[in-house]
Amino acid sequence: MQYKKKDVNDKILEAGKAEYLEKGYRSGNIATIAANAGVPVGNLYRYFDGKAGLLDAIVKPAYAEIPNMAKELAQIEISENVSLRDIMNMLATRLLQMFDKYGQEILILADKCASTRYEDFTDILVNQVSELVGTRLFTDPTETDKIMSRLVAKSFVSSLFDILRFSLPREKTEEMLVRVLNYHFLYIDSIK
Amino acid sequence: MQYKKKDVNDKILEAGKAEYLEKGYRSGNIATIAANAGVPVGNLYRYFDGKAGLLDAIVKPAYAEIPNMAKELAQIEISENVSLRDIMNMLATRLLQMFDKYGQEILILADKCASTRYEDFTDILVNQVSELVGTRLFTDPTETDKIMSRLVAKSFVSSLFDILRFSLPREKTEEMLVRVLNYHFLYIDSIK
Amino acid sequence: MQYKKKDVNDKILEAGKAEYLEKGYRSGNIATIAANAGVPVGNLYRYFDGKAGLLDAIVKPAYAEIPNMAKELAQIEISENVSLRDIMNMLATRLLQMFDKYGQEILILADKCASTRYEDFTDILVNQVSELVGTRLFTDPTETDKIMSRLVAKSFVSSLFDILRFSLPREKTEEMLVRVLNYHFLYIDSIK
Amino acid sequence: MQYKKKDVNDKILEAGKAEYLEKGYRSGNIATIAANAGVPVGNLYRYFDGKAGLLDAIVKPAYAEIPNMAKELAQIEISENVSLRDIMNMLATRLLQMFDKYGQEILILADKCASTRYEDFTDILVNQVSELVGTRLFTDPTETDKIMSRLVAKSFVSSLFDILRFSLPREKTEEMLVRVLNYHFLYIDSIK
DNA sequence: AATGAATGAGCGTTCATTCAT
DNA sequence: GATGAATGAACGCTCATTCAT
Repeated sequence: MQYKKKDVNDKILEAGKAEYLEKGYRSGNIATIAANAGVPVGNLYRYFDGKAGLLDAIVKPAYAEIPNMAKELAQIEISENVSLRDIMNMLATRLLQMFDKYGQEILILADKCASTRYEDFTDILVNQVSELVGTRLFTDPTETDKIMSRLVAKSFVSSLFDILRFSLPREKTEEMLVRVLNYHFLYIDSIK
Repeated sequence: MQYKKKDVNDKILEAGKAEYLEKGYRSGNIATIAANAGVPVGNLYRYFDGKAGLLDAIVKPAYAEIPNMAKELAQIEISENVSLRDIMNMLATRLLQMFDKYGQEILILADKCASTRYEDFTDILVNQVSELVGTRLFTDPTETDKIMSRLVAKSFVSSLFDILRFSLPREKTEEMLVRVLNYHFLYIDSIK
Repeated sequence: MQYKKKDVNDKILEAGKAEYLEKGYRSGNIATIAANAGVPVGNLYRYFDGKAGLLDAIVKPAYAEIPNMAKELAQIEISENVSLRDIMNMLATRLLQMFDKYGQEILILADKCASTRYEDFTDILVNQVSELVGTRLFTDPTETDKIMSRLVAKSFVSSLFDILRFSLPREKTEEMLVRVLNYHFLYIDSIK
Repeated sequence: MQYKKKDVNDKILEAGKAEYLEKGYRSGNIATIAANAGVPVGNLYRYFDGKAGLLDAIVKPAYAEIPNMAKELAQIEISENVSLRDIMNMLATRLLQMFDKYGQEILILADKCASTRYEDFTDILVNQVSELVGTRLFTDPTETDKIMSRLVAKSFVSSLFDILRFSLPREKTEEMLVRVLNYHFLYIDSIK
């Protein structure tokens, strides 16, 4: 027999994801998670290192992918003759891969991690996209130009999260992705 | 002298808004609010019905405007020869008026009311805008068309909230509004 | 009215001293302390910073006197023509002053502070006395000489604590002190 | 094969002794004991009746020797022409035998059994020695005489425990014993 | 009416003990 | 008989709310 039973581990993980997704980290209740996992509180602590440790177990792998994505984006950025929409397409495709692996986890990271070390997740993502957008659109951006870049980035990233929230089948998700890319970046030059 | 002093009432309201805006309803602290208002906790309870009652007092008026806006939007919707961008312009202008009156309140309603009866505020707003967008763009919408309408609506509404968050001077806010309207709706037909 | 009522403060302090003295810090129970003080748990936390903070409030002042005593002892040590018994007499007199102020507190420090930052109290005291004894008795101490110095120091210090435990009236305590000093140091040369 | 294996039994006993000696009964951890014994927790409960039962198994034999020692001491006491130092020498020799058999156990009994039924061990020992000392030194003891007898007894007994704590080789332990006996009882008459 | 001390339910966590395999 | 996962009572602590003054 294994030292830790995988199904118990998974049940807690699932219950934790559900709870954090519904209530957020701070308002999430460990007793509720344990109850929904069909496990007594004490046992949950054999599998995870408390409330924070359970969050770690849930979102850390997804959060850890950010630096990798950043590196990839930085490399794409170099070649000048790639359109913003193309870059965003690559970013979106990259995110789609993450979605397959970390769907719920990303949604928790998106806006359920207030007052944790993960609370900057969306900000970091938006910052990177915003940087990309700003550099491509404006050579000498005004204050409102900068804000505009941020709004576009935020809108785009939020839309990606929203697609995820619908839990569509793979091909519909891809279709949505294309439409969202077109919506946000096909006529992006018009915001100048 | 009245039984309840207006300035005390207002100080609590201000401190409450600041606290709920910064920490969110759930994580907001009544003692902190009272302290920042320069009022003893006990007295706060004389002016407002506890943590939930204070939230009511802060956001209810803004929340109550939704049905009014809905009515107005419904009336605009009737005349066919108005473009989506124009409708959204009217909506945005209407929201701008609300912003003048209820800036902070709307930001609290936007995403600081998790696990309260106001948590559906953004959803309701997005639903109405989504309805408008969907009706205008699609005559016989598919599933992804509907989702697309929602995403557009969500993006737009979120962008409006974001503009608000920057607390820009009036004329810059109006400039941003125009740019955001153009960004979201000038080429909206392309998403079909 | 004061912000913190002194009698409540004192009741908690007394209940805390009694509990820590009886059960030790680790086994002492906050709910019991609160109950014995006639105060609800929550209120205890308005007066003291939790279990550890209450211990601090109880023993810190007494613990803080150690460096002062060390300095005084160091000064006495200089003059060669003072007998060990005389030095110990001064030490004991100094301790007697502390006893008047911090009777129970010293008994808590003596052996009820395991796994706290105060757990070295007796050790520090014994070390200082041991150093004094060792220097005076042996010029080139063997291993057993060193151990002997420690045993004498430990015995003496423990005896002082024991006197304290009897809670005798002042003059009897002083009598005991003289007898204990004679017992431990009058024929101390015989241990060489 | 027996139902209970002696080596398993012994390993738990050893781990238990080490844990209780290091942390004390209350703070000692059953899981740690089981882990250090290389035995699953569940099995520990087959060999011993829980935390308290394990303590019983460890210290009961040593604790049970007290009445025997008391009887022996009572017999020695009768003959008038034996000096206190000689009696104590016998006592110490007797204790040394116990040390050989129950070294660690006695150290656990000495001051690691707070809030157990064994917490009076040192007290009982000190009482008996104190009785002996008091009877020999004082014919009509005052209150302070009695206390003095107790302090001497406590000092002596504690010193014996301390010698034990150093875990010296046998001959050094014996040397320490002689020195401690001289220190405590050679000039004991002077305390009158 | 104003004050802030009092209140206690509820939280996250630990760990001696039990029990299914 | 052996195993270690399961169990849940109890702990220290927080904080929205109440209440005596």
